[in-house]
Amino acid sequence: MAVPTPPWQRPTRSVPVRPRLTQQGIVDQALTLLAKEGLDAVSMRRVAQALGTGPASLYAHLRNKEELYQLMLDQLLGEVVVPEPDPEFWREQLKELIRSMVRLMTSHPGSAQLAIATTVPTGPNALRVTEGTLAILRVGGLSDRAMAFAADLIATYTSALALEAGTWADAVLDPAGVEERIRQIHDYLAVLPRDRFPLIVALAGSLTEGSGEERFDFGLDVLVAGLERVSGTA
Amino acid sequence: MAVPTPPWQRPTRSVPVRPRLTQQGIVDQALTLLAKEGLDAVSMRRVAQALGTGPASLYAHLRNKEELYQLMLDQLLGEVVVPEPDPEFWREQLKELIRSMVRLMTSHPGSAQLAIATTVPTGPNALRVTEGTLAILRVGGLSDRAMAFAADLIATYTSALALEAGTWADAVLDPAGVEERIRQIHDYLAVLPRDRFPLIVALAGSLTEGSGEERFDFGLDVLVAGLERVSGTA
DNA sequence: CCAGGGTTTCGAACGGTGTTCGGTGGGCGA
DNA sequence: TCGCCCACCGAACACCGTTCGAAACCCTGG
Repeated sequence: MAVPTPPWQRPTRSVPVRPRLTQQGIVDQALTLLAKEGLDAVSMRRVAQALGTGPASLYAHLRNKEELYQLMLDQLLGEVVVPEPDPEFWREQLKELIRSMVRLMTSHPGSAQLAIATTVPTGPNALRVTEGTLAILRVGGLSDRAMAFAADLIATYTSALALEAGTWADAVLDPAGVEERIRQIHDYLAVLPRDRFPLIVALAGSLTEGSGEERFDFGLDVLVAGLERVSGTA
Repeated sequence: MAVPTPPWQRPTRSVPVRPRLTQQGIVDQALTLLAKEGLDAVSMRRVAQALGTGPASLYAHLRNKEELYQLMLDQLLGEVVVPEPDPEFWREQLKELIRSMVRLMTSHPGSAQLAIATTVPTGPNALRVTEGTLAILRVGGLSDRAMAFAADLIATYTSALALEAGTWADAVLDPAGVEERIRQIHDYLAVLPRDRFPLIVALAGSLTEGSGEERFDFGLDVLVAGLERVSGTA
């Protein structure tokens, strides 16, 4: 170990360079870790290690891991821009908002799990996005109750979409591998007993083909069309 | 079989009664554990313990925990009954199918997380449900491609709905506690700065009120109406 | 300028997790 | 009956989130 510091030498500041721990600093480090190695790597130990300290040190700035997750999610949501609602284009605006959120989440592997794992987000940015969503829905002509329910629905739906998209991107991180896996599933479906699963066998192609983009747009169309239909209801 | 054990010799068979470990037995035990204590309790150790053995013993019957989850999910899906498709009532049938799946999941705390956590389910019961869904969608007049995409969408959507419903039921398991928590959120939303979050403040009531049932039915209506609208598309 | 006190830091530990390894023992085919 | 095979399981590895208590630090009041 280190030689004891001589008395005449000013006590060398034990850890001179590293700035004091900050909640912001912890969250930043956690997010870089998330971007680099996925959600599994974001453990209290790993984050602390990346900051050059031990896990116990984090608990002065965070109540627990759940709080860290909430803060990470809200920081990510800060990147989402919410448009000024335009009554003529509310459908496109809503789709674009959802699209950008899903894009954000899929570009940060594991953040979808984070969004799902976290309980009702009440951070400043989550509120901002919610407010923006409500504004778009209002110019879309939805009733108050429908707006509220729809906002909830959209949040859930968005996380689910991102999570599903992330399932593929996250596990493999290798386009060729994904393609291979999809081909495997297709072949498996196509070879099932035709008498018990006639539709699956017949639609094996459609079930597995189509980029994520297409399926995703389909989901958006269904959502928006459905909202428009029931706009007065509830 | 062998010579009867002499009366003076105490029963040698170390654990005579317990049947040999079976994949089915393990899954059953895991499901009872899930029902009783939630998903967090379903660890390899706890399951093994409940079977009177150690965690290592399970790995002779399961590749890993992920496989256990898949098997549990598929076993649960066995309870879902898929109706004979009726062209006149396909909307109601679809809603009822989704409703029963979500009911199933919410009645088994944590199984929604299980459905989300699991990658594309390909167990026999999952296939059966998928086949049934496709059949209903077909009599609903959807194109092949739309059927395929919609089936995917419904699976995602269902898990998301169940997960959301489960977020409340799972964490607390105490109705009074949930109500209290909802009231807290309502009060928090109502007291936000009105200039930055006018809609949230105004709709604080609608955002937090309404039983899960109502919000859920709203989501179903949106989904089915949307599907009907885009039935020819894609 | 110094003392005191609150805050921050952090090594160590507790009780959990999934999974692997290597040995053992019992049932079954030859 | 022998020998093999494989389910079984104790032990261990490398993690995890969180808590405790003592040390180190900084700011404030005197």
